[in-house]
Amino acid sequence: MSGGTGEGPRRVGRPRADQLRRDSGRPPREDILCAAAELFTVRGYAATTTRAVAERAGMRQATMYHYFGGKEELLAELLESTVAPSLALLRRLLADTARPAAVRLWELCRSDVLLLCGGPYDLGALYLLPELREPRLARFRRMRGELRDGYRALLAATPAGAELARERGGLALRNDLVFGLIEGVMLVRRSDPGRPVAAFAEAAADAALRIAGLTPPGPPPSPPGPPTPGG
Amino acid sequence: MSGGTGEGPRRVGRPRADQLRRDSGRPPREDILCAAAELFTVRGYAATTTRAVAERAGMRQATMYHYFGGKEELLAELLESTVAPSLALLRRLLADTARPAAVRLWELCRSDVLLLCGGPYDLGALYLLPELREPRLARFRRMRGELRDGYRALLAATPAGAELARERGGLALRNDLVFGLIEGVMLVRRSDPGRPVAAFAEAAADAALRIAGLTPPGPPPSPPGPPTPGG
DNA sequence: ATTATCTATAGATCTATAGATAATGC
DNA sequence: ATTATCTATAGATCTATAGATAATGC
Repeated sequence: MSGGTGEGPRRVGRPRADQLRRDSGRPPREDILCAAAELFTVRGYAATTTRAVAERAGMRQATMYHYFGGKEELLAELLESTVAPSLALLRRLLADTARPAAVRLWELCRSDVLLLCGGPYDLGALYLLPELREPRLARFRRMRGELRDGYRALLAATPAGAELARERGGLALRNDLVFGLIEGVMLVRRSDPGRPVAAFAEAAADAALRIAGLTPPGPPPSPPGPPTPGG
Repeated sequence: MSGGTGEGPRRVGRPRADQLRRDSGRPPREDILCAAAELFTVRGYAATTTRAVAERAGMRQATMYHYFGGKEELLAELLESTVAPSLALLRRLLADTARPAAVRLWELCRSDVLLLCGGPYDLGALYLLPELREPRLARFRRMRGELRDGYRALLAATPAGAELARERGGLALRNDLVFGLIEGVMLVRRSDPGRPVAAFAEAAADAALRIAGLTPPGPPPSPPGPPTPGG
């Protein structure tokens, strides 16, 4: 029955100084990442101190170094945690040649918008940081490049993409515009954060397809028939 | 003949310590703003120190305070210098009711992209800074809001806009997507900075119109006839 | 006298490390 | 013994001000 309802501090190691803060239930490492996510996205990376991150995670500044080597490591981990699921979905979609490429592109866009704006912390804002060029983030940038290439492959497989490829650089430019809209979706979201995310993600995916020169498919390929009630 | 070819330091005040640096010809105030523009856009605002700005402008850190109250003042001035010409163009376009709204919207988009990416310093990157929420920048945000409203007014006056307005919030959402693409155009530009700006600006304006649900007009409303040579 | 700059610095940070401490585990 | 945390702090900043200095202008 030990380790039950989470009341007594049954943990190894010196207790925390700030006992008022109640246990989040998550391991400290995740607490730190969450704190960093919030502070980096709203205050910006450079403006956030290691002290601010640690205190928000409920520990003293120095304790953070037990888990992470520094701020850069936090940023790298947050960024990679955002691209990784996107890359996973991309690979599935690239293999799924049964469905039209336009539909798959739409789904990728929608999913990415949800990843960037759907969580509690609007991680998409991290994509706008000027610190993205830091050498420590090379791995993230490589992953992001792979994702962009995936967007291009899907775009190229659409009817509009075939047309674009006839002009030198036409496909790459159009794809950068599509990809840029999705990466910068935080800017759109900021202007009215109250909008429901699900509908917003679909609208953004629609917009991406329109940029591409395609007509947006709409979420379920709804069969013709009587209108569903409550729509 | 005094003040001629710019050789001797004929200026009032103590001479600068760093005499190696040759005179830019601009007044020191502008030198500081240029330095700030470069550093803020590439390193980020929070990561740039007053010392870095001053030294790049060819003076010692303390001297900067003779011209500006601090970093925030620099950022505010840079941002406002970017929106101001855009607002001026907007007012002209709103009055120009003879031409179709879609054409005017396209022109506004193209001009904004040039403002944000056309200069030597890619000021568009400043639009992505998380520090935009700082209270000192309230005036800039108000100007930006006015610009966004102008976008919406133009969009509403197009055929697609009339259709969008029939759904609750439809026009605002679509307009935010258009405006967001333009504001975030730096993200697109970053992925291939080598592209010629003029063509890039037109492609971005095209994309904005496609998001809006319109067909891009193309730069000059070219009259029907034989194809122009060298196109 | 006026001006633009300089040097010097107080005060307030912020990062990263060293070493102590207070738990549990065995 | 091991672990997670703490306290304390050295060293390196960074901002903003005070006051000196070296030009031109009158």
